[in-house]
Amino acid sequence: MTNRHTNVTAQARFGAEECSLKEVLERVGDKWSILVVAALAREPYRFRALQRAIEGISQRMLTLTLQRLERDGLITRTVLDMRPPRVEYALTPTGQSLTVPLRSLADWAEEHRGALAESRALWDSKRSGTAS
Amino acid sequence: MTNRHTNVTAQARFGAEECSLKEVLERVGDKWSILVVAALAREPYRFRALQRAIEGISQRMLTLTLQRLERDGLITRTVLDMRPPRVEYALTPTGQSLTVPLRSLADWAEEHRGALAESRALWDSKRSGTAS
DNA sequence: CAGCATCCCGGAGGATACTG
DNA sequence: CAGTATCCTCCGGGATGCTG
Repeated sequence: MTNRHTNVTAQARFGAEECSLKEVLERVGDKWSILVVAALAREPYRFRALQRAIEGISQRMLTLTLQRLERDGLITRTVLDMRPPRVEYALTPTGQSLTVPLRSLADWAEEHRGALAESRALWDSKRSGTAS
Repeated sequence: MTNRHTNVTAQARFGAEECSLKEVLERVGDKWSILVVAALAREPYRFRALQRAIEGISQRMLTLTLQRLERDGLITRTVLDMRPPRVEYALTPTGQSLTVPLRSLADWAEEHRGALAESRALWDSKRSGTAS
């Protein structure tokens, strides 16, 4: 376990975490999970409301995503028995804590979306202008 | 544009960003992209070295991922012409900036991986113990 | 409303072989 | 070494229909 490169600067220092990062990404790293957590970060939602809030998610994917998140202890599922039946989903403390790094990601996204689009456009134009 | 719920606390405030978040997630939100960026956050890598560093990535996916990241202006591709040929990949400033939110995500992953596994195990055991 | 079961398709992504 | 091209598989995920 001798570290191979000592030029580890402040912003770097990914390393051993990388594997756990990979691990966790395979669980909550998909688009729908993140969007569900982001939605629930605002307020608890019922099933249908959540589906409407998320825009583009299918009923199937919402069900699956919610089940996984509940399984991972990130959200709670509460059945209010009444007619018609209502089920509320909310973040657990762990789920709450995830919203913090998610926020920085969202901020980054907000800040750099323009740059990405620009770079992409540039790259694409270079591509088509291959000749001459 | 009257906001529907005024109980917006500090940690919440996802909202309009959500769409840009979704957008960006579709670009750099996949496992391989994140792992590549994390790797390059340590130091520049050559193609093969990167493939060895990442563990589990196929040659094809590495190529594709690198191309997309370059297209999005997150990494640079530098061809050193020598024999045998060497190509170095490194983060651009924008790419560097992504490592910041990535770090908080990695930290979160590190901190909560145990909790996730635990919750999952619990949930699973409940499942098998459906009866009684 | 909340949710499961089915069918089905497109594309993500691995394995392999070839090139400069 | 650093890729490109091809083939093939698997499963993410949409559409639809049925239950409680």
